[in-house]
Amino acid sequence: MEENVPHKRSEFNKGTWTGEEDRKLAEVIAVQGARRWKTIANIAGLNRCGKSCRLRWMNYLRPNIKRGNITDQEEDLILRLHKLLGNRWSLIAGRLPGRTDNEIKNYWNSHLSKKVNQNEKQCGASARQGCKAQKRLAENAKEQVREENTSAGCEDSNMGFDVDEFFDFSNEEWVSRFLQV
DNA sequence: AACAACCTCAACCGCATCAGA
DNA sequence: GTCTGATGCGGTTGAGGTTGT
Repeated sequence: MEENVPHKRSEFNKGTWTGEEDRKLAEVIAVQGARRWKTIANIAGLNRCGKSCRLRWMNYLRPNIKRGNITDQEEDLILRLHKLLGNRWSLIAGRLPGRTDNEIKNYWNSHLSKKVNQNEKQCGASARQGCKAQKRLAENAKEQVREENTSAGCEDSNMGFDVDEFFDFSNEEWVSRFLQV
């Protein structure tokens, strides 16, 4: 049907990965490491773009990936983090070992967004404003930390610190307190 | 049993940022 | 300082599965 249409887009395979493709990709990454995805795709003989290979590895083939069965604790943490950070899926995923940003994003869109919408309807407009204010507050706080970090970091390396470390949610009490503000 | 409507999630796309030449 | 390719991120799509009628 489309054989005579020389679309640049049809250059690569698309769609679901086969077991064979997964195996080839994992083999090459074991040797080359998870970088230079274009090269990896070539070496593996996969007719896939580098992006596609990276995504496949990050979301499925990487070791220590947890799949399915998001626990109540994880769900609660996602809700809290989302309240705090918004749609920063990679940041949220970073706080949930073994979970990927894509999985969390999907879980949010299919499960949690509905829950949140229902809750918001119950809480009413005032609560919504509160949520927005919290989000703004968090964004401002983080931005401020970043700015301070950059400017201070230039002059005094002791002052420099990782923003992600600063926002370490492993201490849930901190998050609770922050959300109460 | 057949079909439609809905849901889930793997994968793609476009854009922004980073890093090296 | 600029260019270019690589990487990362979030939004979106669509195929396949499930549920309802």
